[in-house]
Amino acid sequence: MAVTIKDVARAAGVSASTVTRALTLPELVSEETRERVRRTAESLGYHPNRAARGLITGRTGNIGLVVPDLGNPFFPSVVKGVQARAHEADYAVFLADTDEDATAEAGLVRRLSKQVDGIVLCSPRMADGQLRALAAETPVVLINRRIARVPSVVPELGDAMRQAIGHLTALGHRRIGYVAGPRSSWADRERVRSLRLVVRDKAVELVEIGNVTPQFEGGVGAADQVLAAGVTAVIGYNDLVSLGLLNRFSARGVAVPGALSVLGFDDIAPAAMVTPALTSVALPKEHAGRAGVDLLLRLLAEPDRSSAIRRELPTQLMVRGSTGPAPV
Amino acid sequence: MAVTIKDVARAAGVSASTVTRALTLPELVSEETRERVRRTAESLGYHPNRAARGLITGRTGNIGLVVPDLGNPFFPSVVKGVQARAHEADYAVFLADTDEDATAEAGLVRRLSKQVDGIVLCSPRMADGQLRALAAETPVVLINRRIARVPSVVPELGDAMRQAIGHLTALGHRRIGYVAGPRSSWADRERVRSLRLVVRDKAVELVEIGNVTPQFEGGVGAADQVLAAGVTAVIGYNDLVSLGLLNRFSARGVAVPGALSVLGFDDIAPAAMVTPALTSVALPKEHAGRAGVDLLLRLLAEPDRSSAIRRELPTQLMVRGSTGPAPV
DNA sequence: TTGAAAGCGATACCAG
DNA sequence: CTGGTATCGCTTTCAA
Repeated sequence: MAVTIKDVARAAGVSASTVTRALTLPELVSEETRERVRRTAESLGYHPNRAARGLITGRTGNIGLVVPDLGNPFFPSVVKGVQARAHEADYAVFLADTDEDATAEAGLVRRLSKQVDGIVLCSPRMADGQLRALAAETPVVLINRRIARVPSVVPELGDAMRQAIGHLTALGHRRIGYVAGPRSSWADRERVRSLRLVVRDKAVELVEIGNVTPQFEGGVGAADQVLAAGVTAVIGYNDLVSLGLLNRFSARGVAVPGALSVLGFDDIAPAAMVTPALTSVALPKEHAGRAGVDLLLRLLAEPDRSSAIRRELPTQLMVRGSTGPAPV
Repeated sequence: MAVTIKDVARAAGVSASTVTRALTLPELVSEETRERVRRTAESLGYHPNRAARGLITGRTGNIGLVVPDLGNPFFPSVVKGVQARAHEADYAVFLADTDEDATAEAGLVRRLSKQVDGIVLCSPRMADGQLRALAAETPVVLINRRIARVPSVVPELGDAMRQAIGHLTALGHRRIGYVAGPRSSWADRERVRSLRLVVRDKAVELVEIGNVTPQFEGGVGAADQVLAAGVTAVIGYNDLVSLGLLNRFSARGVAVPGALSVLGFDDIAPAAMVTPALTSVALPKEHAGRAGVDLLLRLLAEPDRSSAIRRELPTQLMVRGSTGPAPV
């Protein structure tokens, strides 16, 4: 059996109450007993049972993290950020992967919510209404999704788009394709909106191409349509899609960036591994994870006036080999 | 406040004890009350507080999972497997990423161990002694590491090596390089051992090259040494290293597989995204995660006679574009 | 078949 | 500054 507070109390010749105080409210205890208690606790290898503590304090010291698919390198990065920040704050992390399944998501969240103080939802698939209902009963922070009155962390997408389009137009591209992601995803809707906005007052023609799954295969599948669209540059919904495009272009012998420039979003690790390397707009990942936890902690500290917290994190264009001057 | 067992008891007109029984030991309760209790519990949206339950039963319903680096796509796959299997068994998963830090690992594990029933340690960096000590006080399952008397899940590495070398020799390669991973890692020692064994009775010369970090950069950094070694094929410690090799070879204009064949281990997703795609021996990932949880559950069910459980999971060579006939 | 009471480990409150 | 006691939500004897 593990060593409990009673063991420490007995060994130190004090009551359990005093042990608690010595360990968590040092100023309420004489220096002498405090030190004695601490030493005995140390020597016995005592660590408070967090579950028991949570029972009475109402705080578990855990946070929940829900991600749609660890298979996309974007999410492990976010998880790392959440992990790191949570541990700094002495919180442990419950992880759940929903496998892109919006239905499972709700159930998982429900189950988690009992054992955590709050939940970080990463790119949730859930419907607006459900999400808002959930936020009403449990502290929730959204990553990569924005909903009125729910705290969230999102990238500065307008900026990201300006960088992307600015880069391509500077290279002379005037007819640019966009391979759209899942129609149901907030991120895709935002990207499209933002893209149209940025393109409006430039002499640029935007060609939107089908909706694909946000994966490598999605890009591979859309590549031929892109070629048929007669664009000189193409932007993928995310890096996975863009890597799929690159792969298929290479297979078809299309020169990148000679004949066609390719750009993605996220800046996941594989983007820098392929040849030519993929130019990508880096969206916050670890940073987003950390910020998400920060928001959650603040929310836990002052539940009332912080429900409207929203953070926009900066993005950064990473220029690599897959983009170049438009062919003449 | 959440709905507790008392709320259900009151609403159903029975005692708390009866509610517990109706829900967890149905045969001890008359069918009539059982149904009534269940219905009220349902309608009130009651879910037992697992922390409180754990306090008395000594079971938390949680398992811990420790991985060295979510940045390597290998580990998110394992995590997915653990997740999936754990949820099937109604367990929740605590995740910790140690950032390849062996010191942090021990601390993290200690903290976890208080709130979980057992721990799955993925490719632990920890020293043998520490690991065995840990296993003595907490149920532990090792993934990708083998230690006497500690349950573990490992790949059939001998087989993996035979497939790798068999493939390359069939293609005519006689002088093969191996770019070694971290000297401190069990996986690398095993790979080397296995490799030497397989090579012994073949007419193959093995050239071992430096120790590198198990990452893309490690491969990039070792590539020039590989070229200088005058081999016709090279095997990287893992796919990340091999992808680094490919990348640098491409930058130096070395034709793959024309001048040099490249092979890796793991079969992570990016291996199929690059051009030429990386030939790789697929090691169990999700499968390993699932198996790890299975072992842990068995260990929890019958602590005594299962301490020697060990599972070896099959591997599979994935032939892709990065390997071809040896140059003449 | 059911209820009352004890207790898991820790903390909060109230006396002293 | 310290100890005793109630309590968190639940399960498990022990009686009835």
